Amino acid sequence: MPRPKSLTRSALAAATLAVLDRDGLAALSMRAVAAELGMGTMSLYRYVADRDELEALAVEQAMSGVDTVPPKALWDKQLAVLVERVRAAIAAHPNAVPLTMAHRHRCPSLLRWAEAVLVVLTEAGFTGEQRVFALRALLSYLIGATETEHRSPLSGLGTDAMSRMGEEYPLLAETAGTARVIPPDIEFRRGLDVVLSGLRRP
Amino acid sequence: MPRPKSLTRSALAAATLAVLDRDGLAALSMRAVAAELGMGTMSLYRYVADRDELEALAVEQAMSGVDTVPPKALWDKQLAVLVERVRAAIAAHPNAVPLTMAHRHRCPSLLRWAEAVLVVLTEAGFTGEQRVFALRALLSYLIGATETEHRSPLSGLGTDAMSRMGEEYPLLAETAGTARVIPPDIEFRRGLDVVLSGLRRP
DNA sequence: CGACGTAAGCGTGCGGTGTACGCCTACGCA
DNA sequence: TGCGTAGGCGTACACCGCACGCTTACGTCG
Repeated sequence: MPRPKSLTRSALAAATLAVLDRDGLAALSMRAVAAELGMGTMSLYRYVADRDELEALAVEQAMSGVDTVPPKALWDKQLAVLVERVRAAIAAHPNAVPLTMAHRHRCPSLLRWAEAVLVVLTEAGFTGEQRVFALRALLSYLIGATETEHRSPLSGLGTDAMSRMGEEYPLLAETAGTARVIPPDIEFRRGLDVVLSGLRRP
Repeated sequence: MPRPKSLTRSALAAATLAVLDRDGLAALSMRAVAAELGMGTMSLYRYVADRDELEALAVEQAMSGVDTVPPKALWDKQLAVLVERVRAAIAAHPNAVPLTMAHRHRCPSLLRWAEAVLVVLTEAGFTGEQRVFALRALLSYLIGATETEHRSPLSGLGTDAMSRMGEEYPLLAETAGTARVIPPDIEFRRGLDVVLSGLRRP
C-alpha cells in the first residue's frame, strides 16, 4: 500500500557488477554501489541484509546466464560443454572471481548447473560413489583452473624476471615459457581433456 | 650497530598463524597480530611492508614444511604423494586457505614444490606442451579440491535442509547424501586418481 | 668509561570500511 | 482528503590499514 520500491534486486546486482568490472574488487564497497545507483548508502539495506548478501546477489546475476541444457552429444562431450559454459560466465567478470568462489554454494544457477552435470553422469552410467568422485573431479578442476587462470601465476611477470627465476627453478621457467605461447582456452581445454579421459576409464 | 631486532620474520609468521588458527580469518588484523606478540601495532611495519606481505609470510611459513623430495616409486605414485603433501600442509591451517590461494605464487616453498613435480613429469616422459597440460591439470585439481573441501559446499547443512533441497535438486541431494559417508581423504584421493588416470593415457 | 648516532618500538591521527539507529517523506488506499 | 506504511537517507560508531614523527634502547668508537 505505501511507497513502492524503486529498484529491483537484479538492478542492485547489475550495479555491483558494474562497479566490479570498472574499478576492481578492492573498490567494491556499499558506498560505491550506492553511488553507482545514485542512492544513499543505507538505502541498499532495504534490499539486502549485508554486504555478503550483495556479493551473493552479484554472483548469482553473473551466473544466471549459463545454459544448463546439455547439447546432443556423447556424455563426455556434454560434460565438456557444460563445464566450458560456466568457465565462460566466470571469465565475463574476472574481477569477481574471488566472489564467485566464495558464494558459489548459495548460487541457485550453479546448483541447477551441478544438477545438470549429475544428470549427464547418471545417464552415462555413473552411480553411487563413482558419481561422487566424478563430480568432485570435474568441479575441482573447473574451480582450480579458473583460479589459476585469473590470478595468473607466472605468465604475468616480464621475461627478464622469469629468466632470473630460471636459475633457481629451471623447469618451472621453461614450462612458463612454453605456456606463454599456449592460448588460455586451449590450455583449459587440454587440462579438462585429462580429467575427462580419466573419467572414461575407471 | 644500534638496537637489534627483537623478533624474526618467522616469529611474525607464527604469530599470524596462531591468530588465524584460534580466531579465524575475519579476526586477522595488524592489531590482533601485534597483540599476539605483545607489541604495538606499528612495530610490525619494521618487519613487513604491509598486511599483504604479512599474509604472504604466514603462507610461506605454513608451506615451508612440505617435503619436495619424491619417494621412490612409479611416477604416478610419486605425483600422488607430492600432491597429498601439499594438501596436508594446507589442511593444517584451514582458516588460512583463502590466504594460501591468494599468495601461492610468491611462495618459495610452493615454487620449489612445483619444480619437483616438473622433475617427476619430465622423468616420466612428459615434454613441451604435454608437460604444461599435465602440470595444469594437477595444480588445478589440487587447488580446486582444496577449495571445495574447506568451504564445504553442502556437507555442512543439516539433513532437513538437504532433503528440503532435494525437491528442487534431487540428484544433488542424493549425491550429497552419498558423499556424507565418504571420508574427505578418500574423496580427494579418488578424484586425484581420475586425474592421474587421465595423465597415464594421452 | 662515556657520548653518540642509528634504528627499534610505539602513540597519534587520518581516511576508509560496514552497518545500527532514527528521522523525514512519498506514496497507495480508505 | 487524510493517514499509515514503508522507502530513502543522514548521522554516528567501531573497526580497519597505515603515514608520520617521537622516544628510547642499544652497539660502537673516541
